[in-house]
Amino acid sequence: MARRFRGEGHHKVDTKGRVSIPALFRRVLEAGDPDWTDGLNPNIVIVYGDHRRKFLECYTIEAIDEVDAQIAAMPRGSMERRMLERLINGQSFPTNVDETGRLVLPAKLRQKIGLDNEAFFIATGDTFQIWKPETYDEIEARRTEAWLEEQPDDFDPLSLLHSNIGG
Amino acid sequence: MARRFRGEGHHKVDTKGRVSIPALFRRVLEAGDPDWTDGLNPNIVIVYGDHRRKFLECYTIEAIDEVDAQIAAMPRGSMERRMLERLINGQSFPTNVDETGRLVLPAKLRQKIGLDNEAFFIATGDTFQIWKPETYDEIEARRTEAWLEEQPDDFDPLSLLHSNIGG
DNA sequence: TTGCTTCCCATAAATTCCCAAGCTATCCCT
DNA sequence: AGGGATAGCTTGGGAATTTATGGGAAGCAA
Repeated sequence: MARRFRGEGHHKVDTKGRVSIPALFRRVLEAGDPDWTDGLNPNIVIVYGDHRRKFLECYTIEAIDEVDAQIAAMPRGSMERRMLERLINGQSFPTNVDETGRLVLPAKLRQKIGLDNEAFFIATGDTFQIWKPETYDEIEARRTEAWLEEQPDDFDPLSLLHSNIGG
Repeated sequence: MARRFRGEGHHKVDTKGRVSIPALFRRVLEAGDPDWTDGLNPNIVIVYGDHRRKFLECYTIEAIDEVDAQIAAMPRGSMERRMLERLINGQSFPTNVDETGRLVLPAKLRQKIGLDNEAFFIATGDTFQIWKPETYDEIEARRTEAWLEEQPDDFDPLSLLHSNIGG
């Protein structure tokens, strides 16, 4: 299994759309870019998807290559392939980390997810997502919270795995 | 079954967040890191979880890999998987033991569990936990209290001995 | 021109690296 | 068995780097 993103964090977004990437994520981006060598800035692909998607999903080169390969393996002309090409190939933006470890998000992308002066980063395995903090809180955290409320007070998330053992 | 953590202990936390790991735990961390060889510093993953969790849970690489694999095996998009990705991938921090056997806990993690100048370590099988000593005592005390509540009003602790005689 | 984008430079705070001292438990040799 | 030598554990301190963030000016494009 390739190196995985872990962790979360809030970072300032300046008027130019520049935002620091959590340092730990940078190490994974570097490791996931075949062209990267010490001193270079890793390349990355940001998938923004359709208008309903309220966050940006960031892929390492290796991760997006894998996705592309899977799409390429689908029957040409099938609806599924068409859609994926549209959403993954079309609605994405290749860029790279800059000298100081920042990402520059074009105005278009910032507007799409309503990003203004702060961004929330969260790891999701082999990608990480960028949210407007308020949106995240409203949509995701609320959902998580509601779900957690239903769990016992000393709930251990890992208990979910047990039911899956051997399954 | 992999080597298990055993025991407990208190250690100083300095202003930089550095804290010694109980020496016995280090042997387990080393054994549980596939990349480790003599002379290297073992990698580990600290899961801090949601805001209600008042301790840090430390995993060996092997242990966390196993968890990741199980999560990856769950249906994409299911609530359980989402939650686990959020709590395990998102709310965790990969790091490694340093040259002198210490862990460096970032300010964010220390604040989350209220850690100031001392930490309490306790083994929990294939992971170990780090607590602010007072919090641990309180929770344990409360648990004891809760248990006492269930006993008859005139409960005498010594009565416990009786049921144990000859046992 | 009016906005974006790119580059280059700057700085304060946080984090890592390097080195060290006081102890304790162990080992080895006489 | 005694005594010194060795090794590992815990805890500190200062210096060197890395991060996170901001600003100005040159380059482009509508």
